Amino acid sequence: MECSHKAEHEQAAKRALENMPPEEEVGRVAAIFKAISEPSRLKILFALRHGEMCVFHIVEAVGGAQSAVSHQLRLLKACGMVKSRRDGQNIVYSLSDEHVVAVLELACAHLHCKL
Amino acid sequence: MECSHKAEHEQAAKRALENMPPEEEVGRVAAIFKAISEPSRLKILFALRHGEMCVFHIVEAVGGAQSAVSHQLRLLKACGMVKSRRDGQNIVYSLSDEHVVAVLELACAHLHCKL
DNA sequence: TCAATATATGAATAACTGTTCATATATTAC
DNA sequence: GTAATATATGAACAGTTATTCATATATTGA
Repeated sequence: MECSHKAEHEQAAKRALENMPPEEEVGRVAAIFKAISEPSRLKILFALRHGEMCVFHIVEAVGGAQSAVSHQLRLLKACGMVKSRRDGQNIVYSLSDEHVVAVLELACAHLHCKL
Repeated sequence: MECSHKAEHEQAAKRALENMPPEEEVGRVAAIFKAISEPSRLKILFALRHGEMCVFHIVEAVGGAQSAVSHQLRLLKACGMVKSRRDGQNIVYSLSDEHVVAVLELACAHLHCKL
C-alpha cells in the first residue's frame, strides 16, 4: 500500500467504497449483462431489432434447436430484456424497451464496429 | 410456421438473417458483456469510475482476495475495458474509455435505478 | 374428440468460469 | 546481492450454465 499515488488512490478507493451500490443492486445489473453475454442470446436480441417475431422465425434467424432458443427466450424474458404475447398458436417476442437497443448499440460503439 | 403474422415475421426474419453480424463479431460483443456480467468484475468497474487506482486500493474498494482481483483485472484488460500502466512497484488501472462508463450508466437507466 | 402444430419444460450431461492456494515475477530499499 | 512489497500466474476444485433429448402444454381445425 506504499504506492507513490497513495493520497489520490486512497481518496478514490474511499469514494469508491462509499459509493459502491449494495450487493443486491450490483447483482441485478450483472444479471442484465449476463443475459446478453452469450452469443446465442445476443443473436436473438440482434434479430429482434428488426421487428417482433414468433419463435419459429427467431429460430430461422439465429439458428440452433427450437428447444435451445426457447430456453434462452425464457431467460431473456425473466430479466426483462424481451416481452412476449400470445397470438393464436404463436408466441410473439419483441425487445422490451429502447434501453435494450441502446445498450447493444453502445457496446458496438465501444468496439468501433458497425452492425 | 403458419402464424397469422407470417408476412411481417418472415420479412423481419429475413432482414435479421441478412444483417446478423458474423459469428466472430457477435463473439466479441458478447465478450464485452460477459466481462461485466460478474458482480466481482462489475464492482471493479464501479470502483474505477472514481479514478485510477493501483491493485492494492482496488482490493480495498471491492473486497475479496488479491489473487482473485488480479485474475479479474486481467480479464477486464483482455477485452479492453480497463487499461493499466506501471508506476514503480504498483500497477495503476483505469477505465479504458468513456464508452465503458456509458454502458454502465445505460444499464442503470434500464433498471430505473440510480447509482 | 382427435390430429396437427407451436412453444415450453424437466432432467441429464458437458463445457465453462470464478475462486483459492501456492508460487512466480518485478520493483524498490538496504 | 538480499529482503520486502506489489502484482501476476498456474493448477485444481466447485459452482454455474448451455445444450440436447424427450415430453408436456396449448391452440387450431376437422
